[in-house]
Amino acid sequence: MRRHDVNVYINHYIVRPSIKQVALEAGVSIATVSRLLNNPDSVSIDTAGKVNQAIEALGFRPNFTGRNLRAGRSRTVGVVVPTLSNTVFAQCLQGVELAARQRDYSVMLTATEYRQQDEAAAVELLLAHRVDGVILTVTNADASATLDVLEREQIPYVLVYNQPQESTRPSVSVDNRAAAYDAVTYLIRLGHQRIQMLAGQFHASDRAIQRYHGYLQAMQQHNLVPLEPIEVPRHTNTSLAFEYLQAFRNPSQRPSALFCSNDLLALSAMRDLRALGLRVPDDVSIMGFDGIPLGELMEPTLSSVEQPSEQIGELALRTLVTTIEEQQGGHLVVASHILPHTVRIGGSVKPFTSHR
Amino acid sequence: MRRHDVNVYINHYIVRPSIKQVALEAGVSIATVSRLLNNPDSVSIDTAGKVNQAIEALGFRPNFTGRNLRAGRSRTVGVVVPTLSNTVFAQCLQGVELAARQRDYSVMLTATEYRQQDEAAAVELLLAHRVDGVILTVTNADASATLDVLEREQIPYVLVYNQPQESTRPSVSVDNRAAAYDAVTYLIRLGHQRIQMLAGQFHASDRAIQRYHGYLQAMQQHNLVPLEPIEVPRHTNTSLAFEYLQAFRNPSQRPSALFCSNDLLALSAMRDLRALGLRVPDDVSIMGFDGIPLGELMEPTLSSVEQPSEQIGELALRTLVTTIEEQQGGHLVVASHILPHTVRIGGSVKPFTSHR
DNA sequence: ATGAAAGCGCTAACAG
DNA sequence: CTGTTAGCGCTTTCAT
Repeated sequence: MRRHDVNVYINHYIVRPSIKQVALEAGVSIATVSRLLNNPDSVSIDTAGKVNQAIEALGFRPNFTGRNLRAGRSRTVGVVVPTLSNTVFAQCLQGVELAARQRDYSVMLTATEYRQQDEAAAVELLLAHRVDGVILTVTNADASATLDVLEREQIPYVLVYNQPQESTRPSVSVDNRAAAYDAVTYLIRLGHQRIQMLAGQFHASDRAIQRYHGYLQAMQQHNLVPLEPIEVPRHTNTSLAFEYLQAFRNPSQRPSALFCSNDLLALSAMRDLRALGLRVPDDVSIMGFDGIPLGELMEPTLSSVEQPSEQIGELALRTLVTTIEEQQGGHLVVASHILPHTVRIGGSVKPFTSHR
Repeated sequence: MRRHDVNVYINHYIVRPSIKQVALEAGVSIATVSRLLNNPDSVSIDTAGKVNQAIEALGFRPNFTGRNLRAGRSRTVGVVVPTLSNTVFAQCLQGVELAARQRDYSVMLTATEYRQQDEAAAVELLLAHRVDGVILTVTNADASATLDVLEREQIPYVLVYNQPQESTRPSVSVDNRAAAYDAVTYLIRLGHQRIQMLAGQFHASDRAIQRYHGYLQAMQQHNLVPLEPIEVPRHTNTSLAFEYLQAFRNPSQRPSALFCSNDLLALSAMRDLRALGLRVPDDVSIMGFDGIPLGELMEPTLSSVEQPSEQIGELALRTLVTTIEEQQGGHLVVASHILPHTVRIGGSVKPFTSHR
């Protein structure tokens, strides 16, 4: 009797067949069905036939909830990103998802909108779902209650973008300080002396702080006077960054180059400088950070520190899965991966010339 | 006895406390613990105290796997996007995640990289996880085996970006045809006559086809000769689009305006035209589709059909949750939501002048 | 090679 | 207000 594509209803509700109905249909025990599912070789060839037929007929699909409950594992990883509006996190997530799927892991996603209190809630949710591990970017990796929870609960996790300084926590990132140092040194080599940093709120991103340190180091090492960084609040979607750049109208108030803590900021700055009647790179050179793909599509192309976002995600997932699966074996290895960055040279930066 | 922050180990393995240990610790039955968790008012004030104390002491966290197995629901929705490299999908996902969290739903994510066979696998995975519903963008909403599976299994789903023509399937999108029509009509009003469409592979996106129909309609209605659309393969990351635009060197071969089926393509085209020595908008006007935020940051700003991606995601989630929760009540309402689009006017388009 | 049975964590009758 | 119990779907001994 062939019942393929025929659903079973009870009181209007569709009944999703379980291993139990399959067993009944095939005339075997549920254990046998389970065996076929998990270790096909352990059942005889003709029972296998019967069971497969029943599975087909009923449209059976294993229920991971039951499996996970039993196994105490979920083959699911949680991901916590600050936002998906910033391409870097989307790219990273893309890398995570791809690598996860290759390994038959699923991905549960949460976003925090850069709110530190939401980090905790996000992780709580993931823990309630019993994810096997978490990939996340936090506000401050060196003082994070959220990470402490993860440690205490001994849930494997890997930080992305965060580069913990004082603590030894598994992470995948570029060397933010060194990358910023390289970018600023590049500007200095081109003759720039008045270089200012434009950043989001420092308290919302430890990476921005590390990049600022790289800026400072480059300036000091070349005997240049660091300028006060410009800190703009988030949700400066419109030209609110505008008000922070007003001073630039006065040439003497204006840096010759602006080092931005991320590309979104860099692009906003370019637009707002333009609105102020200033030209990039002629009046101000712009250096970004992240290396988002779109930076290369514009004119002038954006100079930026390129970090391999998709790779970061992929490596984080691989590291996490390794940790999860070794955890069974006992010994945990904490690995901090620093991936190489590149200073991408684009048209938004030009050598400094005094007679401009 | 206070045991907060003290983990319980058995053979090196951490034991995550269950409702059972909490009950033991508090000296009540597991039912009481469950009640406190789900309906705090139904337990006496002092038992509540004891139980809460036990929960605190043990660091208990409810296990959704058990709960879900029992309930037959997961309070989780699955999302299937073609890719996260395209900002529109990331934005949409952002909208979904935000709205989901507000309603205490979790999000499980999968990507297909525009491979139709991966759509099926993605949905299978989500179904195995017993998600309560699915939000997805498919290659072709009118002939999708994946959607048929969803229908047959009676899993609530909502399409995003897809705008089914022949079938009546729940969806949230703009009116692609009308939007394209509006964009092209705008170009025509500006005096353009040789308008060509630049698209990704049509077979990979029903939206692109609908937009092409809008293009055709606008051209025909204004008695203009439609040009053969240019179809570029995906993963034209570098300047492969280049080869498709070579003909543009010859002014007589060149349209005065290019209507692109998405913004990524539009930006790539702008770059490649530039590389060809052509100026935008002076030599060729460019109209995009999607209205990605970055389009407004560049110079010239990108003219584009703006669709409210984050809203699309949010509304899809809301619709989905409504469906999920009404499903209990029986009657299903299939709703197709068409959200308003806007032709965003930017500097990449200028009126056509013959003496250029 | 197969079956019987226990139990993962939880909720919902049901009984008191 | 609280306890007892069954069972959601599955895997895994332990027998046979």
